[in-house]
Amino acid sequence: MSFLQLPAAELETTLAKELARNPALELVDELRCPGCGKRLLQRPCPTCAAPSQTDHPIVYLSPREPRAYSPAELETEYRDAYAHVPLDEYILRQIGPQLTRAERPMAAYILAQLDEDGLFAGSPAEVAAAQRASLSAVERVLALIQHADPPGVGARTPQESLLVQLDSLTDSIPPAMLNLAHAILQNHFELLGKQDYAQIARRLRVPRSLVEAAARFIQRNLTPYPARAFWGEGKVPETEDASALSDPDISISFFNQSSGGPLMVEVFTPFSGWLRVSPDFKAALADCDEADREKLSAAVEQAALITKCLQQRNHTMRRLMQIIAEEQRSFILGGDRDLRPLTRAQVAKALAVHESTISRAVAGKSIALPSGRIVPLAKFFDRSLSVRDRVRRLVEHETRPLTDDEIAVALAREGIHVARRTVAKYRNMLGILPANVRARLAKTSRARPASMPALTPAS
DNA sequence: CTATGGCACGGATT
DNA sequence: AATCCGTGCCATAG
Repeated sequence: MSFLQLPAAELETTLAKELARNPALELVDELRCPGCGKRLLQRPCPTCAAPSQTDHPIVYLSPREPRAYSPAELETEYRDAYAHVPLDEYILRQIGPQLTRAERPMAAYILAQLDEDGLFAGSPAEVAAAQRASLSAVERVLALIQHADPPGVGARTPQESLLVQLDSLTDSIPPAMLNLAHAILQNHFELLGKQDYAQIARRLRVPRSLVEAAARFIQRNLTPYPARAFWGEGKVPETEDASALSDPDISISFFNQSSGGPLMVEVFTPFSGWLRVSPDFKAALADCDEADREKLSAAVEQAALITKCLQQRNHTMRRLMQIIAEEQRSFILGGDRDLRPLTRAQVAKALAVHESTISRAVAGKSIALPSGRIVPLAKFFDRSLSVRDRVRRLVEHETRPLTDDEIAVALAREGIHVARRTVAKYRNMLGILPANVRARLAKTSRARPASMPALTPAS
């Protein structure tokens, strides 16, 4: 009965359906700002009216209009635009320019045979025969496909796919890790599947912890089913990326683009107008057949309920964002490290509503920050985000690999007291390897140890 | 002996 | 009521 838990996109379809079905429901499109002509759901117009002298954020409702996207958003926007395109077509668009006229049907033929995971079940020889092309030509096309966007797509086996994906990461991971992961995937794939790390370690003559680190890396960053990560529907339901791809439900920007000023929060609503019970319909109710009256008044009742629910949703969302924008201003302007611990319960208390109300309001929503980043609204309630960010920074700036204990001590100096065990958990979440492994990696990837200055100061 | 990960417990949060 | 989170204890690798 309540619309609160629905993100704007779903609310839009729900309301559109109701609007079509119920004649008593009417969409009024008449509120426009006399100053700027912008459509408004609420006065005063936040763009034209002077902001209050305080720093308080201005929260208002805004119709979902096409937004101007910052460069940072363009990439996700691109993904989104193509999200509904079938995989084969998506790939064909990328490699199309590099294909000759003769290669085009070959590519289409191959792409049609990709299974739902993005793997290619057929053999190049078979394709060559069917297309009356040379084997080398087929392989050239296949290679092009394999280097197209969902990395690893078009590989014949999960193993091959993983190797291709690994290659695409060459520049962003330490060479030692790259080599190790490559060796494991190439030569010990079955053992990896069985998680027999000890055996792999023995054969490669590498410490077991390193093998485990590499296995974790593979598990975290590569997928045997390349198409799923990008196209799988519902299989990866609640990742941060999933919500980041869609349009936000809320946007925070600077009032009048003047950075440093008050914040402007827009809660998007599906329509540029407002819903009400049609007065004409109500008038018609007065003089109509007795038989129809029952049905018509039911429709009116239903329509009234919907407008009420919608108002309630808007009201709650605005009050919620008011609190968040005030409380987390520094996080909105700064970065992860500035997030203050804030619980749904606190907000519920401040707004005098039930906790579950806040949970519903936050669930599934995403928000665009002034920086252009789109993040889940739930991020404002992440208790440990700022601490994790500090851990990341500490490791990034370390001169020698810090152990979890040392990190814990360093954090304590910043006034954050967490147990060593907790640091380990955060480190894992961040995908940072243990200190001893980092030390090893640094050592083995160093070309010549001699070129390295002594880094342990005599004490 | 030290550093780290797994398990599980209790308290907070949803 | 179910889930999440920080933490202590213990086993294990190096």
